Amino acid sequence: MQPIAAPLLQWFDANKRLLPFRQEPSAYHIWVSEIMLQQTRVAAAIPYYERFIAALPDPAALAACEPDALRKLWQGLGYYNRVNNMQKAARIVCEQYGGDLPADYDALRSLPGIGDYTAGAVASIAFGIPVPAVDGNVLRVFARLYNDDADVMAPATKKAFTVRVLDQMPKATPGPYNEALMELGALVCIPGTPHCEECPLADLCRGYAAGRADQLPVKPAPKAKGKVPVTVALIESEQGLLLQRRPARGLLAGLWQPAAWEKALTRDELTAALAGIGVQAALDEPLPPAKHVFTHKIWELGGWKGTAPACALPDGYVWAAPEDLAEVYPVPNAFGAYVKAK
DNA sequence: CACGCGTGGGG
DNA sequence: TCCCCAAGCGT
Repeated sequence: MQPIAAPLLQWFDANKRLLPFRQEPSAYHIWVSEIMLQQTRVAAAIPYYERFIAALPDPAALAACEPDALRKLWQGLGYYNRVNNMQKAARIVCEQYGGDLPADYDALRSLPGIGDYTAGAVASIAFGIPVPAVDGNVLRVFARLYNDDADVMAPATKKAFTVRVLDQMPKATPGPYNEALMELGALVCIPGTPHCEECPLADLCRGYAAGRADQLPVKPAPKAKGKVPVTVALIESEQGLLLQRRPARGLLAGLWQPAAWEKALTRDELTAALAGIGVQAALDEPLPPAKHVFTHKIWELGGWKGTAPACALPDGYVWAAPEDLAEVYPVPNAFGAYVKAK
């Protein structure tokens, strides 16, 4: 394979987007943006990034943030464990590195939530350290460039591609090189039907030469998602909406939701379940059926809307007034059919 | 290595 | 409408 760096970097200079985290690319800014961008589109992450940096401008502020306030900043972005890990990492940064991210790949890689990709991105983009940052974009670009049919989801393939990425890297400008590969993947070498006619690497691309760039990269067939019934009780008292906190681990960990059970309950069973937490509810109106598709399962939501007298609640339950629902309690968008918490 | 873990936009 | 996903990480 001929060197790709020169045409790639020239294209990047002329075509890179002016993204907020490229304005003042401190290590903290790059870190926050890279965590947000994991499995997330740039357009979706930008407003979250702006708000997050304004509220928590440095690792010390992140380390000290109250958990519910932190999750509220992340509400709607998904993969909530990312922000929990980021706070753990911020505390380590404050305790062990004086409040600044370490300019060292292995030290970055050891922090919670920072894997091979993010360590490489922060090290190369923020610190100019010549290490690769291989994400889904880079895997797609290289699968096409080398006309390689290997399953890009397999860890072994990622390792082999990482060697090629490092071989091609101009050691003086690792950050722009890594960013340029990702930007090319995001703008030109896109999934499905790539824009090969405007690609700066088309002359070198073996997949293009073979006329099969649109068939790459190869990924395994997706697995079927299981369907899970969820019965929701949307209960209002004069003190607000009944919310419960989800378990600290697993799906939507630690977030708040209207009282709900991951099984199909009849109206009478739901009334009894609510009585079990001290809530004497009148269930007046069925909720419209709704569906929420996660990466690995599908919630089939239903239930009842009703009212109840305000009462004392067990730990992990609250009556949430409208302003607290909007500003205090992070509620996942999985319940968006019934609750608007933004 | 395989799986759990969110969400909203585009074809 | 449905299906594809998008700058991955932890276990």
